[in-house]
Amino acid sequence: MTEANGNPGSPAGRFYLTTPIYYVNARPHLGHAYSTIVCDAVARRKRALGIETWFLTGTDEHGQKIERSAKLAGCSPQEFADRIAGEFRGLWDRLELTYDDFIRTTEERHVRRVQHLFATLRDRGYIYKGRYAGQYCVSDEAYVDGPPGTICPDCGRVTETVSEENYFFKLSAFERRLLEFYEANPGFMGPESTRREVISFVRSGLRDLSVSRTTFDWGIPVPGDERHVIYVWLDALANYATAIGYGSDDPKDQEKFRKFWPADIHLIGKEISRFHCVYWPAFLMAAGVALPRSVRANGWLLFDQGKMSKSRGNIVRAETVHEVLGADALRYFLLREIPFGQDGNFTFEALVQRYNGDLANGYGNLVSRVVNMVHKYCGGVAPEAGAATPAETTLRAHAEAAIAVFGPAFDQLNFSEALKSLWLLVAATDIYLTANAPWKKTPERSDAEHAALQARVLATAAEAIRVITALAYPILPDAAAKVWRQLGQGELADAAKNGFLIHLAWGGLQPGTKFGEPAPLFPRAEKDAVERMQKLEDENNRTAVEAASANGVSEATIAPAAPPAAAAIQAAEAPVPAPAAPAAAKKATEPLAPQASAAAPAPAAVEAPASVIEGAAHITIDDFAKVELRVAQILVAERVPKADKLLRLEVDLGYEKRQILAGIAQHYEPEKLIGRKIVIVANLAPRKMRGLESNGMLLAASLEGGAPVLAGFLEDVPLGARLK
RNA sequence: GGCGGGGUAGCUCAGAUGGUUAGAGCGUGGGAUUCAUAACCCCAAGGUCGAGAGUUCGAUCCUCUCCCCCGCCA
Repeated sequence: MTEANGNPGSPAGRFYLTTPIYYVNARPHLGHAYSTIVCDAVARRKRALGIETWFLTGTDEHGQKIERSAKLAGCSPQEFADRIAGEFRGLWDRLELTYDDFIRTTEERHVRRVQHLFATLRDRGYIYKGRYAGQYCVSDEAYVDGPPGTICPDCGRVTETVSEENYFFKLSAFERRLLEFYEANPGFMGPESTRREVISFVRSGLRDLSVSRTTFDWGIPVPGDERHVIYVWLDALANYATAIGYGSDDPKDQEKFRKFWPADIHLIGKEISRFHCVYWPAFLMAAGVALPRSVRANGWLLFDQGKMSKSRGNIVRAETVHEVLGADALRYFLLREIPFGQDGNFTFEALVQRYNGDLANGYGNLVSRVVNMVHKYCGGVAPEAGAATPAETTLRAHAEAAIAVFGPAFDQLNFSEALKSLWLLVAATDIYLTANAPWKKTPERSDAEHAALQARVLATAAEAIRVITALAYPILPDAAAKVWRQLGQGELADAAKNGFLIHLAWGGLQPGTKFGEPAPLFPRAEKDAVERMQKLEDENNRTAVEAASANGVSEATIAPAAPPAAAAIQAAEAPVPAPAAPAAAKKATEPLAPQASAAAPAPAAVEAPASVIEGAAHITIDDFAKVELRVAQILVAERVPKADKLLRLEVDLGYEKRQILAGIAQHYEPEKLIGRKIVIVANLAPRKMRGLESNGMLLAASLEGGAPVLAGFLEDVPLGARLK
């Protein structure tokens, strides 16, 4: 079972790890790439350690949202899913990610096996038919507690009263067993914050879970009762098992399942911890299948737009970084900059800084100087080190420390620590070179002595580089392969297949080895790199807006006017849309909605004018046309608990009602606002504040001291009228 | 509202069962150097460790109160 130290690992020399399967409602972005890259790095290291590894990723393609998006795009749900799934797979291929299988939940193999799972759960008495009567949030496809008229706690929209026949899973039966399991397997979920949250969630009591829907068709039919489709989370979670053969009749599949199950790591985004740490284990317990060894949640990538940028989409695509700095740079940044499990800021500036500092000036330059010197002073052949002096002994000790520290840190997913320790060796090697200056012939040394020194120092430095490169390979596969050739070690990909990391130790570089030609690894990024990446994103956003309006692909990818401060995307999209999965469902549709902003400017309306003055930049009529200003009438206004500036408003646009939050509570009595007609920005990206989602922003003049005055009209205007 | 996490140098973060001058990397300033990708090496400046009170010989680290941020509460 899971080791107590939280170090996930299969005892059997086999390793199975998974990414979330990504919901095809939005195009892939850096957040998706993050989770997948982490898994790729882990998979590469495991293979290089001679461990038989299976790395699964894929896409989650069912659910009402896909059905709707497809309709908007004017195609079938399957065609729609095919297209987006193709984009995901294409991106992973361009990034050279080494997944072993890519599962799609619409594949026949998955559909049949999920039905098998459902039938198994039913046969074992854990699924029963019941009737749900209560509140339902149409937007989130989620059931909500409370009396009629209750606001959806997740999206803030008004719920509807429904009564529906459903199949239910006896989740309540697993409360105790889950808690015992967590207790017995402290390494099962991580990081610690996730673990605590999940446990406190289960302790607060589990109720049975509705696991079917009759309100839409785009899903896997319940076997024997095809009016129902299986709850998307049950469908999606099952992928981890179905992809390696669970539920198949084919003996080969069964063998594979026996071989790789249970999974060693389900890597997920932290927002879907509950589904992976509560529902999934419960489903498996109920089905009599072993539980995964660990679930590890990564944090979100936060994008700080900075105040200088004009409204721009806050999405960043992996392609952009790939194009300008290369895939290795992206991999290195994500794993080095962000302590795994925590949220991390992504900025082009930080990326370029890391790239130049660690990769170009650090590792790349070190390789360059040493390989060049070997060619210059040693005829391009690895020299014989000779007897070690204290300087060599010290460097060797650094290298051995790096080997000792890197592996365990990496295997516990502390990539940042692992890399930090490895770069200590880069620095130590630079210092060693400078101290021994093999390029400098001093008068007191004879020619022979000088040649011996050059041989000793360059052999030692090259050996240090060999160690660095071997360890860095899972994170910098492309650069490592180049260096491997420069060191005359042949093809690293082949070495990796042969488990070369198992035997990594100081002293592997054979004297006489012919070095390859020096070639730049990480050319220094010029100062325009940041602008180039920003420009690529801007261009992409522009086309995305156009494309989206034409084909209905998620509004999420459009990224309208970014909120003034930081915005976040979730790192790993939920495998799923979803009924009864409000949080994830919402996030899946709105991956770019600001989630976690340190500077969440609740009163965006109040702040906007100020920033316009500061910015003082001109915009074109096209820019203005992107902003959808409309007349709305306030239906409900109330204070948000614990927020002294924030009012929660429900406004009527004529064609729809929605909730917006405004930071005007200190200047307006909520009661006096009801019925008032105001102007709102109707197409602002949804933003969550104080747990409530704001779908727009009201306009107000900002007076000295920040007091707002709401915009209004002297004549009567119809609701929903657009301001142009 | 309940529970949990957090607020440490310009930036990203580390750390201390409470004890002389609180650390790293990056960035900045100065110096040195030329094998190397204007890189590498050396030195330096920068912090009332969120605010206040308490316990203590002594608190940034413990206690209490408060402020702010974040997450979970199906």
